[in-house]
Amino acid sequence: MSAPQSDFLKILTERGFIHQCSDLQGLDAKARAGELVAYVGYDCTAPSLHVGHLLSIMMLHWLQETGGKPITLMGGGTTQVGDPSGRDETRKLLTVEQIETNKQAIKQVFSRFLRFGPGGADAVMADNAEWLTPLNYIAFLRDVGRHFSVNRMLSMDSVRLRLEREQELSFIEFNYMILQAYDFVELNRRYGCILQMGGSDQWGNIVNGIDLGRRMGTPQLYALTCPLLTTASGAKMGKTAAGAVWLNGDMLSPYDYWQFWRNTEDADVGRFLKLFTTLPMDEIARLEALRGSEINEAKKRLATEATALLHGREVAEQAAETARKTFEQGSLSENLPTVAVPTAVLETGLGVLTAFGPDYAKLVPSISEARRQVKGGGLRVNDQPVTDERAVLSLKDLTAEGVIKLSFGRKRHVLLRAA
RNA sequence: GGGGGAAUGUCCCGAGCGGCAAAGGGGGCGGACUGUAAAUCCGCUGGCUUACGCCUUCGUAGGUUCGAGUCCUACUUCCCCCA
Repeated sequence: MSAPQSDFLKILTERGFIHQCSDLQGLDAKARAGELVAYVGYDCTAPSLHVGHLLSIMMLHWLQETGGKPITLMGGGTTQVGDPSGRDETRKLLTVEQIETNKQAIKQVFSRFLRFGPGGADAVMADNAEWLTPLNYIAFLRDVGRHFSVNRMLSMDSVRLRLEREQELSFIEFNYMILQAYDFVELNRRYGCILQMGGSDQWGNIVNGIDLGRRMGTPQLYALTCPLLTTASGAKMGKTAAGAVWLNGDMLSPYDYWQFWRNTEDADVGRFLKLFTTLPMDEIARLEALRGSEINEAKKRLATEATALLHGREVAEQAAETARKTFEQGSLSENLPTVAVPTAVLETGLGVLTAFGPDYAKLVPSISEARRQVKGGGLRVNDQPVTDERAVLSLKDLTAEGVIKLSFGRKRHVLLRAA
């Protein structure tokens, strides 16, 4: 297969976004011929997207950069049904209210990566609740359902795996692929969208959309998937101590987001720079070639660039500076997460365990956990290890800056400030 | 409809002759080593308490017992076989 000619596919290829494509040459021709309209669908199962979704968002970003029109499709309708792809068990059905709340919370993040507006090349936000909710069951069965063969549906991975493992697959989930296929057709009719992108687990669903389009008379549609995101050591990516790596700032602070990227494994740095930053390829090649401890420079660059895309340049620089002071100088940074403690409490004396626990710094989830961590040497106050679990913090523990620095492990720090 | 099996520490898998805060993994967290990396080694992994200790946990609800994850009864859910 010859190398793609269109800017869009050239970039995606050299940056490692492409896992599978239904017809790379055909799509390449379309991309060169004129404005390419493509969409990615996002379920509203959580109140924020996470790093796993970032890959597909970046694909939309590059699409717009190269003159195409991106559509972000909110799954306001499909989330009510539940996608069985890649899941062992039926997910709990969310209430319509929860879905709506999640949808609103998720929406905001896209504007960081895409320009929305009424113009031709502006990005569009759609919501499949708009056309799925009013569907009439009988009419839908006759218009759309008749194009689906149950024999073939049973052979789709999402269904087959459940059946093979003898795990329950409810009828409602069985319908998911039909709805997603219909979305593709609907978006083609409304916006002339001819390409659906997504994670590799979406391949089956996307291809169904292409087939349905052919039967229902749309122009040729295309599928393009990106690889599943894992770290070089094989772990599924996107977890920190605190849980998932959320994109919404109120669920994961920009500082923690920066830290997440800073802690990338050596072997992943080059790959992640290509996928999650917009740095030019020759710059990435230079960074990626760094060896030994020099690769830390590349990791900092990765962290700052990735954070800048999501939270803005200024916030990213600030996170970088906070990290530099904390880790490289070992000095205090005012920008570490801060918790206010009433002065009266410090006058009386605050037990260390309590200070680290859920009532104050929230570095550990319980007093018992704090106790265990003292035994294991994991807690420090003003950089001094806590050895006595009965120790008490008071006003004289305040540093010159007027704070008490609490640390859990090497990496997590919180400042207590008298208030 | 009939017969059989299963649900364990709310991250997962999984042992458990009536004395169990409950074996063992995985995962996670902490420590050492490093470069805020990987690999490796060590420790921890229900809540509360300065401490003796107290409290809450084995699908749900009752019962037997000094004492129940372990025995009995009913219920719920899932699986298998027969119809």
